[in-house]
Amino acid sequence: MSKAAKAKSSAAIRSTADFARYVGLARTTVSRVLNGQPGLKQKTIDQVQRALSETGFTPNAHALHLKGKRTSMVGICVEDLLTPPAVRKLAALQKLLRERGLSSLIEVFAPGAGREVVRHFLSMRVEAVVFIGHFHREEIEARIAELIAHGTPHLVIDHFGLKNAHTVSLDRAKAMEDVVNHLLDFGHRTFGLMGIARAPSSRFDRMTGIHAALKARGLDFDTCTVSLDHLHERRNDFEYGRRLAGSFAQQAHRPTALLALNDEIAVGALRGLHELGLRVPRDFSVAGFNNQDVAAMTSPTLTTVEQNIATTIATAAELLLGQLDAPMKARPMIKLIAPELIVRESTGPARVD
Amino acid sequence: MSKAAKAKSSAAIRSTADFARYVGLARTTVSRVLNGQPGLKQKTIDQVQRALSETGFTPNAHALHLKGKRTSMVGICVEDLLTPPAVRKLAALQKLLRERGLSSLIEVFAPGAGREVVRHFLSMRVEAVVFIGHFHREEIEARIAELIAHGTPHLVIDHFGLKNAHTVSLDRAKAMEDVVNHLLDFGHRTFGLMGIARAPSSRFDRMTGIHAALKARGLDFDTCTVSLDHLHERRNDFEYGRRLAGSFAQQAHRPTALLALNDEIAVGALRGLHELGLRVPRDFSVAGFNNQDVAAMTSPTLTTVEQNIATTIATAAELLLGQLDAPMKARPMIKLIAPELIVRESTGPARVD
DNA sequence: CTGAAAGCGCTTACAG
DNA sequence: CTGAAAGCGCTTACAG
Repeated sequence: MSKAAKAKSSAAIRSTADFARYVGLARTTVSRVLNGQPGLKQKTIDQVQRALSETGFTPNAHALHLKGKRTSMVGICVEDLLTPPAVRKLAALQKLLRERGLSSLIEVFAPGAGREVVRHFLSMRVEAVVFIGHFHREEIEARIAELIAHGTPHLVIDHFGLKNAHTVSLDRAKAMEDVVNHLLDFGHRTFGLMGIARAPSSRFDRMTGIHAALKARGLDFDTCTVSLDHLHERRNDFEYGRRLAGSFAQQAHRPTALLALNDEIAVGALRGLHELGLRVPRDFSVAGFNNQDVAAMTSPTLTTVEQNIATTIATAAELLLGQLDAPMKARPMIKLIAPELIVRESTGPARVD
Repeated sequence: MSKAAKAKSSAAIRSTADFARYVGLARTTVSRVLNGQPGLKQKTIDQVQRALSETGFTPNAHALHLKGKRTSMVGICVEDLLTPPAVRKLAALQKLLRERGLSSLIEVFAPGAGREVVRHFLSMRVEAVVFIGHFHREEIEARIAELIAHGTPHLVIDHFGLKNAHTVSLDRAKAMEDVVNHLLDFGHRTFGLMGIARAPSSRFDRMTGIHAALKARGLDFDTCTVSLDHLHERRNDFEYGRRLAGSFAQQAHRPTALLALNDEIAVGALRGLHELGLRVPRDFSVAGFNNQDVAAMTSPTLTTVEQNIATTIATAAELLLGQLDAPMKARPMIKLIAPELIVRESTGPARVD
């Protein structure tokens, strides 16, 4: 075959059969070179290698899998609204998996679409499924039951308290306990809740921690906390924090400290209070959550909670990889990650009205 | 078979053969029900459906593909350092693709690892490959050449000026022209560059726009711009902006306006200037880029540039989907997206020293 | 209306 | 050292 003819035909090479024909050897031989098996003439190897770089041929991964090769894929479900910490977890997890030779199939787990997502993962024969974030409880529990029935390992990152789920989660109760204790030490006794749901959803969620901290000092939860959830549509972003802070400022008996669900709400609160001519921490103390980079850049800088995402993801990867090798554990594994309070300028002594 | 025996055997069902045996029908028949083909007895259909929900069986997607079904997968390469705008583009693109029945295989295109990533995509027989961000020029051009040779459609989002690449990109030159004109109108004549490389890399990058705006008023670029890139390691984050602003403030002939590569640097600059007791925009005007949510929450709020990500991604999806249907276009398609200047409080009249 | 056979792109015994 | 045949899990002509 002339060089030109070869170059021309290379575009049509889609299978080892085509490729073997191009090289002029049997498929078996080509396959052996591709898989680096021993006992081949050097000349044969060179021949195949050259053809490989000439054509850029890549064996079909789907056919390889059919012949028994592992798919080396992990399915990752993320929440519909991708928050910055969720993105960091996703990126960190994918990096760790990639280092172990696993690639990630990432899908958004939108409410109601969970079944389809997991079935897609199963049809792709992923080796495990990871959920990152908080989901509709019943839906995700049904998915996990499905995965267990299939014998496909799973792991939940963040959403704590799901039935039969292997879980890695920040100890959010401990985090809020630390935040509230820090503020109690400053003399605060009334706390405005910003974006934090009043009903505790699990043994380690934020509300549990707030309760515990207050109770330990003999304080009554209902007396000490204020919620204005009814005033604004809950959006958990900067603008929501800005508006909500304004509403807290206009209360007759306004709290002295504001506890925000995340840094966005807290930074929005700083802005909202600033617009009203109020000073932080003189008039209000404000605490955020997640320790995003912006928290060190606001004026005043923001007291917040570090999630230790690297630890979370390292733990998650370990649990996940352990499941791939070993037979499935019947008992769900639960790991809590310790948070870290980062004290900055936005919290200080309670004002005396 | 007893119900118990059935339940027990369902765990081992991995193929249509197993499943057909479980139902008690031929594989052909089962396949027909699974694919909703006409001409089947209702009783047969019901039988299969029931078994389907009993076992949760999912056909192997890899085998389906081997039989000629499209993979319906798109490979997406993102930059190593995932910036917030890149995340938004990624999420928006995945959403649009999913609505069209396409799933996304996402990989980080780390320097030096590009070849491996693209080969993985090709082995998975993705229908197209998308690159989001800015990459090492030679490496990505080699990958694009490889994709073209394979007849696999591609699209580059952001990185402008790559050889033979179908590209959708913000018109960054126009964006900076708008920013500089806005500041020139305020009387500014000296501009500090924060994270913006001095050497223009393409016909539509930022430096080109800065040049154009100055030239249109008969101003000399070298006289009007100051770069302190040598003083700090370039990190493009908040802290980098904070330090760099401090350095600009301490210059003998300090500029009156600061142009930042992104909002992080700009917000960091606001903080850095605040720490030195300088006021914005009285002492310095500061302009960001990307219009992230935080830009409306700083004090002062930040003048910046909106990327119109929704338009970018809608355009990208259109170009991409067009390539899937039609035969490959020889001429690269280039689309520029118009930016939008968002004027807020951080820019104002130039101080007079 | 249902089933046995061929074939997609690979690899791995098994022959030569 | 190299090649022809079987088989992974599916679907689609082709028979019955």
